[in-house]
Amino acid sequence: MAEIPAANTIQHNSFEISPQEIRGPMNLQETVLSAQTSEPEWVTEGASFVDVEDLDGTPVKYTISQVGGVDDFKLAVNAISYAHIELIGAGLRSHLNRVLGVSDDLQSFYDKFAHENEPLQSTFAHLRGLRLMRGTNLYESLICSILSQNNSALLWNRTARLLMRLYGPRVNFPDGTTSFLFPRPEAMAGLKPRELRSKTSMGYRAKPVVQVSRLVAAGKLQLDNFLTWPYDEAKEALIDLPGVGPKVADCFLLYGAGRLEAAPVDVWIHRVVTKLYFRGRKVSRPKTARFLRERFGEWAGYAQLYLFDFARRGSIGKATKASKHG
DNA sequence: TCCCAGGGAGGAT
DNA sequence: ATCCTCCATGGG
Repeated sequence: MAEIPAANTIQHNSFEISPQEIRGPMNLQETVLSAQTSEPEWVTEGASFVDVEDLDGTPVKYTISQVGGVDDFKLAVNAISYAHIELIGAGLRSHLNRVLGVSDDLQSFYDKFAHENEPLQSTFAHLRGLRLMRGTNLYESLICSILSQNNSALLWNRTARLLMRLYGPRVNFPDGTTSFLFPRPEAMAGLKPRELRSKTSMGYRAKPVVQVSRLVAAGKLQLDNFLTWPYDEAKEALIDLPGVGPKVADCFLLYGAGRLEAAPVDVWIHRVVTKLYFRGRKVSRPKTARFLRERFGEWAGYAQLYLFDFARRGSIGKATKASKHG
């Protein structure tokens, strides 16, 4: 029987993040809901978002919402934890700063590509304040990136949540709620792919998921290497992993490891880049990736993020049978 | 029933 | 290098 804490032990820890702490505009809704991250999307609760994190061994559940506009705002954070605010406040702040990319100098990004012959600038007005979300756990990011291949965001998010509930550490909060963190690699390494497949509907991705988990659990794959290795070297090593190709590798590097020079090329990016930058001429995916990195450099990841949203909004549209057959 | 989903692996050309 | 085809599973 779990202990029910007395109500007066509940710690409601509120604080704000001010515009002075953020470089340039911020649009929290666009940022969270742009279907980017390599980890399950935050839960929407009214105008707020809810997330659960393990901060150095201390589980914290928090809500975050934006008050005000894109340029004149504050971010309101309310944390629930058994730990006192003095213990987790600073950790949660730095966590959010990293996850939300508050130190990315968005205005300089806009200024740098504001010229007339740059198609990307047409997205800046509408997407102003859209920031690139980083993952919080390299293993989780890599597994989720593998789950996302040839899958919909809806389905891989559902599968990831299921993995958490089935194999992840259970954490309790003083408000009486329970959550599950993402499984540790050791918990996944012992599974049989067929068993995993039947329980989570992840299909053929179960095999590489288990294989990668075993490598991490055995210490044969050090994921923090990808934070510092040169881009080309990191990508090569990732592609050697089962279930990891060029797109998943770049996804992990960008969203998981926060490598802004990575630009994942999926069907949507391939379409939009082909149309906007190559006049519809056939260009391979590897060439598309190289093009993005050469044109946008340290902002390649951001360019990809803005182009992705632009494409998904219907400005480009799906390939139809008519267009496929000429 | 069909096509598609933020692709990857293995093979043939 | 570039182009097939198959791969599990669920949604529209």
